[in-house]
Amino acid sequence: MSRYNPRATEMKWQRQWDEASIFRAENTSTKPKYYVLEMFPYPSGRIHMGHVRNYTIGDVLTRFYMARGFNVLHPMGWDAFGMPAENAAMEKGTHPADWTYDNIAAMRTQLKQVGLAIDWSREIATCDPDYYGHEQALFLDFLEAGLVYRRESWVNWDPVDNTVLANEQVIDGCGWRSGAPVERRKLSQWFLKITEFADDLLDGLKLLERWPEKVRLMQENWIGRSEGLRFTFLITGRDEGIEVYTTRPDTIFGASFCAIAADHPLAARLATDNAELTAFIAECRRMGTSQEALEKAEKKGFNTGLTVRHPFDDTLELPVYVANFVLMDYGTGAVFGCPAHDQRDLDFARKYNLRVQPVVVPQDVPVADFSVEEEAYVGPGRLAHSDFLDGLSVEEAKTRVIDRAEAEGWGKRSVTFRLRDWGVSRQRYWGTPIPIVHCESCGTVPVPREHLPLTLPEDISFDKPGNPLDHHPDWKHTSCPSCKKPALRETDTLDTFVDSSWYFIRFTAPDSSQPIDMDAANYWLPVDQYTGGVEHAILHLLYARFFTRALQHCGHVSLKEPFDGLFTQGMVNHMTYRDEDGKWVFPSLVRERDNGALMRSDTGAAVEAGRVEKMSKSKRNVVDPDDIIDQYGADTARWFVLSDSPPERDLVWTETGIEGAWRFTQRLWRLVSGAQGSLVAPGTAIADPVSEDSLALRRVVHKAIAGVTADIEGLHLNRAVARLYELANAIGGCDVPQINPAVYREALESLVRLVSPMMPHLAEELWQSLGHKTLLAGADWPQADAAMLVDDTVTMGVQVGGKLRDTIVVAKDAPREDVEAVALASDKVMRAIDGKTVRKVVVVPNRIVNIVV
RNA sequence: GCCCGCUUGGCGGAAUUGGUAGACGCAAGGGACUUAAAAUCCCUCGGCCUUUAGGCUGUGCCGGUUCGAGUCCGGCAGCGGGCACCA
Repeated sequence: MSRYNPRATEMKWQRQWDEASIFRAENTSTKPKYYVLEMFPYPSGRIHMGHVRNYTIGDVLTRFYMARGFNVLHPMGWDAFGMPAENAAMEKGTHPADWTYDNIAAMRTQLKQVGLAIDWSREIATCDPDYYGHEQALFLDFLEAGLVYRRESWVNWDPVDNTVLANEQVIDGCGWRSGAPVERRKLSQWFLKITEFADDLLDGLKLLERWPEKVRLMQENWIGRSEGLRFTFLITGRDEGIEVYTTRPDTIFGASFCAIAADHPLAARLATDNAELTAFIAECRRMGTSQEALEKAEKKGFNTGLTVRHPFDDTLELPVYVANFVLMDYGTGAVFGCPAHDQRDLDFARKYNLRVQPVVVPQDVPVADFSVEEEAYVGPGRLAHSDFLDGLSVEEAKTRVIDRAEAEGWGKRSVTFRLRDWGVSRQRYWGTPIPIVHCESCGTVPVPREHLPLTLPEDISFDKPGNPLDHHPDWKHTSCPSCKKPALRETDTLDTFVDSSWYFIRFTAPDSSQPIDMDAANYWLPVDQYTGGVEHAILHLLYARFFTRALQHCGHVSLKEPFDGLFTQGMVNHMTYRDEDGKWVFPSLVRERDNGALMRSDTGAAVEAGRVEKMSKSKRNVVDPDDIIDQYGADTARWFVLSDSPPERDLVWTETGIEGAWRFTQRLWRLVSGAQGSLVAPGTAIADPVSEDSLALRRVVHKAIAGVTADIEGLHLNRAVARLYELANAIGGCDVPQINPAVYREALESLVRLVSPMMPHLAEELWQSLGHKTLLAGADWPQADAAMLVDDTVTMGVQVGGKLRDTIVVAKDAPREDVEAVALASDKVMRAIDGKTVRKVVVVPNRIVNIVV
């Protein structure tokens, strides 16, 4: 028999699907909708196995829900702005746009070879002026709605490259490209008010039942809501105070110092005539970027000489320090330190010989016996040495202090979030230009909407350090839209996370003249199943949730949670190899010698296998999807990435694994296409009654249908694969002449249809070989016959004293007494009982019998 | 440091609400076919003992609940992930 030739076959069906526009989603339909989406790729140049896995998972769902009668939207686009394009421009001199569009073209071709059921008519690229022009309009909407503002904030500044660095570009305190020590600088930046929605984003998490618990928890921690007291310490001898925030107002009587951040305005004022303090503040600022690890451990402070008065005790004065561990961005930028009940404060107090007064004592310890030495006590207990709080629990004491502070007017109950507003300004070329003009007389003026899209200039140069938009000869020079006088454009561009915060909405109406077609958005959203890597658990997913709320606020959509179901898939890993020189070796170059040792196929040098790690270019443990598809075809690659490992866990790519998948591909081909001679015409009804063998086969088939269906719905794709192996084994093990031909056809057709979401090309080919004239991609999903799912008999285990001794076959739902009788009649069971008294017999219907002796 | 998750054969992994542990795949070993190889097919495959039959033991470790625990509870260890001077 001929072998299956994937290359020709796959191309043939891809063309047919394309010609039939079978994956095109309609914005109006009588069918229920289902929106499948995988996180869109950055066009880095070539797809990798992680992409293949990600998009195959989504593709299985797409084809499955299509077959189940849904109107399915499964689009693809490109997260096309970002730094790699600029890096390529600097290194190779290619224009970012050319580099990006070339990469998109290459990756589109590759993705098409995977045979994905994608509606390519909706393809978008975020670097397309049509897309980012609409994004600019949304930015202006947000501005009008008061969700955008501008303020100064600190950035990592590379003084050689004249550019702002992202945190990951700062390596050991130095710029990744220039190697120059990074400075902290204050720049005016645009912010989106995500904190406005902090409570709502937190509350919304509870309703996201189809999200992984882990991701919800990570977002919850990221938002970091806390409740506490905000109050002002009066500075002794001055007519001003220091506002502090605390979540432990109950420990107020244990306070022994007040600490303010290095960036606190008071610190700045005190530093004007204090060189030592100036030096200390400078040291704190360096800390953030440079010697983090070194300094992290040590709590340092600078005694300002000021003191503040304790709110409950006029006689008590607390010293005021500038401390390196207090953050200006959180709370009020100032705290009171209670060393006995906070480890950080304790370390600080020990260093500067400050009072350590325990005020919370564990329940079972006498107050007099309790002291704190090197470890702060943070557990529950009752209050002591605390005046009117003595004897109260921590919770009671918190409430009492806050109530009193509010009654006396010097403090307020306050909710604080760790979450900060989203800084979206980037000092780069390859991003969405921020549609703002800076005018000396009018201030910041929005670019009029009729001038959108505000496009990037094409004639730019990366010869000079810094932002090309900034030193472009004329781009930034314009006139003020308001007063018409000469003015300057904003030269910052938007964070690329903005681009990815609404692309899933644009997919619903990619050609709309408005940023969002509300009808289309409301029809398709929310995304029913969103799939991507867990590395986007916080930022991308939180920004998209915020963005959707902001769009709702501005009247663009009528929902606030964009993703109903979220699935985070695992990474694709591979064994690493090194040669004698310690150089990483590509797996495709590794060969096995006869004695089992590994060698390089090109040089013959010995190779040593290392750990299994995430596929990465730097370690060269990558397998190129193109090579795999060339050699085995897309179906085999798809099958392999779906088999064995549950999709949420890491997958280890192995050469033997892909070989196994390839063998199964061939086996299916032989099993189905080899049956042609013995088949009845398509659609032949199964005449009752059928033989025992035929009935048994039908039962297996229908159980497989039910099982695979449930597995795909539950995203247990590896289990679905295992069931399909079982079904193929069962069909292959049949004595074909003994099987009713219509039953055999049903078995083969079911197998082909169940396999089709995973191996769509092969399934299509086999469907045709079974005599069908229409595309399988448009066919219905098989229905399990409930009557075939129940057996007449069940096999039950029989335990004696909890140990399995025998299994018995009894009628399904047989009466308890009958089951007991059969169980007790078993030789093996009698031997195990061995004359002991039977105290009790537990019978769990259709499951197990346990005889207690 | 805090929070979360995981731990089942040589390997990846199955196992409804607690109910026959190891489905399915990979690897390994043996056999058939073949001049030979590839491909394919058949058999074995957690460990220990045993002639068959069978017995004992076994889901990271210790303990508990239960007629019955991979599954539930308490403690411990190891691995992985997230966050981190967040007051």
